[in-house]
Amino acid sequence: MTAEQPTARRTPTPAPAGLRERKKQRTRDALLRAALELFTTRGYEETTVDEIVDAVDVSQRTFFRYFASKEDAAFAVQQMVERHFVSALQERPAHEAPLEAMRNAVLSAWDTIGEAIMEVVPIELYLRTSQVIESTPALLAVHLRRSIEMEENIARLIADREGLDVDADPRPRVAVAAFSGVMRMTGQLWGRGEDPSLEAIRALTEAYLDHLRPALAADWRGTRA
Amino acid sequence: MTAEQPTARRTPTPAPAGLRERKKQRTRDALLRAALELFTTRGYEETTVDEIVDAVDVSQRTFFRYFASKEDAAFAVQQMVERHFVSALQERPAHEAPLEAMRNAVLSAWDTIGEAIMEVVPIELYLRTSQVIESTPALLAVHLRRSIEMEENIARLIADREGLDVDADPRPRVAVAAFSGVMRMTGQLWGRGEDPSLEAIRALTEAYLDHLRPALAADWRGTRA
DNA sequence: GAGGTTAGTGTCAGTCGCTGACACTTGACA
DNA sequence: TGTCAAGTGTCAGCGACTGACACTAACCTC
Repeated sequence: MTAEQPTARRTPTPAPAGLRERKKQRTRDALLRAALELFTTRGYEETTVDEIVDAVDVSQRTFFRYFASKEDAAFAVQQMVERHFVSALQERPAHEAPLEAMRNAVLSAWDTIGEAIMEVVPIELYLRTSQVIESTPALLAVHLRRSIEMEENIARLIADREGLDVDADPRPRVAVAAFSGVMRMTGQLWGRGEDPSLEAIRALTEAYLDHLRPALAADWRGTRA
Repeated sequence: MTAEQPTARRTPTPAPAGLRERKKQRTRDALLRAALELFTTRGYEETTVDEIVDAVDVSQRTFFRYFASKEDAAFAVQQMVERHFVSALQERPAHEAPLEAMRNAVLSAWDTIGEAIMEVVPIELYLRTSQVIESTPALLAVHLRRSIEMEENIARLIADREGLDVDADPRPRVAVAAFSGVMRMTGQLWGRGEDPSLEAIRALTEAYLDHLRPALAADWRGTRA
């Protein structure tokens, strides 16, 4: 192992091979769970890394071997979700139009990610975490930066699919911007809403994405949502 | 003085009254200049607060009495610009349409802010600072959060002007979002461009804002930019 | 199954951002 | 001129994070 992202999980789904690997997974998961649990109860700023490691009974140094920073832990699940989405997008057939491909990718991602998340943390903890992110200035800032980085990546991916140059043709970036605007919105709605289930966010995603194109129409009159 | 923003300048333009006040202004300005100078040469992360205070020959404690954080210093000039814009916007006559008012506010702000900035730092240092902000992840994150906060404030201001409810009517937020998207873009272009003058950014602003409405038209064909 | 290799962990010491408490200095003002 | 208060320095300490190094335990080989 030379230069690996501290946050990277090495085994996407298959059960880890060796005992060593399984132990690593366990400590990482335990740290993550403890961190999110504390963030969502005590608050992010009020939680010290020492409290996290005490709950798991490892040294502080170990925490920073798994997570590049305290912030990094807060975004670990989000990062999983993003990875799922990206690989789902890459697997969409070439004939699908950009928006169609992105839409299908999120929906199929939500279908498969459930178990992947729950292996690590209960989804309800993931929901509470996103609330913490939205309401903690330092985390919100990082979240926004991560979002635009993500947008840029996806725009390039879409441009590749369509054989376009992101810098010459504005359409990939525009389409992705509109799409991820809606995504961000449904994420917020889910966080504020009553239903913490995965079906709920999937349904929200579907419903709001269906409204994207009509909402961009020239004339809103005479039509009903 | 009970609860004042660490970054607030108490005297907008008129020369400070007492000697004490003038001294304060001098140390603050010196700290800010030293900080930005170091950020733009060495880099933000590579600059320690101790290096800044050593350059001005004050204690570290004093730095944190003027600036809430190291980040805060990086955004001090930007904050000045924003304040100028907001008060310019508040002074726009009521009959101007939202976009018109915002447009006129930026342009008049750029006209008056020059001297205000240069009293403190050379504009060219301000330009270099915005490059540092764009290229430093931690600062970019804060910049984005500040931007959406600013958008929200302006949207409320516009809604007030028009006698609307921001939460009921989406138009204020949409208009502001579009406007500040263009603002952010011209800011980046100015930072990357050749001409570090205020006239340059003023002209950029004017030119790109002129394109906002046509760019949103349904049909781009048959017309030339 | 002993023995060497190596990955993962703990310990320690140190840096940097930031804060509260308190004492000192120096403009301000009666 | 003396009093008051604002501004500053000093000090001690917390919390996030890092490098160095020693130790332990899975792993692999013979």
